[in-house]
Amino acid sequence: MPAPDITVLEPAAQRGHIAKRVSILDAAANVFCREGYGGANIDMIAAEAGVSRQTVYNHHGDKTNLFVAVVREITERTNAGVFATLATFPDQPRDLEADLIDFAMRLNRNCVCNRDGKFLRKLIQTEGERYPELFETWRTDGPGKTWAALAARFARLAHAGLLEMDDPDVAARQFLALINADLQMSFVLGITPTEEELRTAATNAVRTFLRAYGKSGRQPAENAPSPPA
Amino acid sequence: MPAPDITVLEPAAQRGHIAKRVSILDAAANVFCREGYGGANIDMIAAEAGVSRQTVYNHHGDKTNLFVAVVREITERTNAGVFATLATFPDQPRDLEADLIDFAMRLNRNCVCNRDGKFLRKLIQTEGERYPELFETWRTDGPGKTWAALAARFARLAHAGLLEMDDPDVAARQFLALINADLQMSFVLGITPTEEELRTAATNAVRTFLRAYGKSGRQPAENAPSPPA
DNA sequence: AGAAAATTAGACAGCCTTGTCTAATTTGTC
DNA sequence: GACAAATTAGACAAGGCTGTCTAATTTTCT
Repeated sequence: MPAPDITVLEPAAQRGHIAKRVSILDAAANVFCREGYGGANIDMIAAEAGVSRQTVYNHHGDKTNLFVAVVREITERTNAGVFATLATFPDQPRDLEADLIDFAMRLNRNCVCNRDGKFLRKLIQTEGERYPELFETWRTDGPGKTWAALAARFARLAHAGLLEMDDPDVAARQFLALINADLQMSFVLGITPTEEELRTAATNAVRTFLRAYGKSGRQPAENAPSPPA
Repeated sequence: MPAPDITVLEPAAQRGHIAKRVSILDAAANVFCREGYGGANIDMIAAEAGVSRQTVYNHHGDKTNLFVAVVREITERTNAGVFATLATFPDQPRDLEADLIDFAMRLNRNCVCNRDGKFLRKLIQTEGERYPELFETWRTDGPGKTWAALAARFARLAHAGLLEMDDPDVAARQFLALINADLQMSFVLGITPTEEELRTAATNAVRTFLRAYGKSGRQPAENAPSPPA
């Protein structure tokens, strides 16, 4: 009874109810992610949620339903996170390189390297072909719009004379590919990169990106004792 | 007593025997790739191999064994393929851009977009954490050596004055990341890219790579009506 | 306190899968 | 053709998982 409000809007005994609901969803996400759909079983999920098996069925019907609910939730949360991060893009950069590096770090840290990112990578890889409709909203609302939005930001920077590029869509995809280049091995091993690895990866990526698309002539090469100008 | 050989080198009635063996391995690879380890069952594999279930057990013992055999075979084949392709790197390029584009296409076509590449991506994603030792030989003999070998080639080109880079290892990883940038969506959807998509992806990647690392000043931008020199 | 709703443990049937076994059949060699 | 090995279909037990059901218990609201 944490909130004995007077004009109760909430149905009734739903405080602990929804607590259990999210607990189940959360546990299910972990187990599905760890074991895959086929390898996951309801008892594991119930145990990890601290709930009886029957309660799982009460809340979500059957296994397929539960899986769909998990995918939907994580998809929505991930897409929201991506766009929140996209909103921090340096539209009016003070130091373009530094600002892009920070942006790249935020993108990797908040959207790619967290639990949800890992889950989606894995699930889409394993079940994406079998249940394409399941991930359709992810596909259209996620990468599709992400690329377009990022491309628009780059186009604006180019229009402002800070970048020079032919096709902003290609540049956006390449930016995303570059910021993950150094993290591939971590992804494969399931390791969460340290903050330092994140910074190194972002720095390498942005330097190369700016060497290719920066306006101010070729950068003097990352940290090398390059020839004088 | 499987070999009552006199002077026989080949065990005996092994002609059709080994035929079935590879047939089983091949079918198992397909089924494991499609269904994952947990979702695959021996009957599917036997049916797809055109063989009775018992024969599968005769050849490979149990399911785990079969899986290990499949992973080992595909790992070896893939690593061999990667190094064969790596051997076609343009060490003495006539037209650096064109030659790198062709090389990138070969890499993608022969190592990344084929069935084995797809299988490994999927399997490593799903089972890599659970059975790390299974993919250890892949990890050490595959990406580890690939990156080093590619980095060495780039370093040689840089030494020859054709490229300008600070860290060849970073450049190698970025090259591999870039040539896949445009294919991410196909990977997710499980689609095999067309030859034309392959060429576009390789062209975009190599042009950006050379804008960043090419020696001959900044390239005039992909296919844009850029300002005159 | 008392009533209504939610939760729990446990049992249960039905289904699928693995791995073994057997008896009949095919294949390949001498 | 005869013999040995491999293969086959089918049955089979053991075990796991899903989803349902029930009766007892706890939680929550009035």
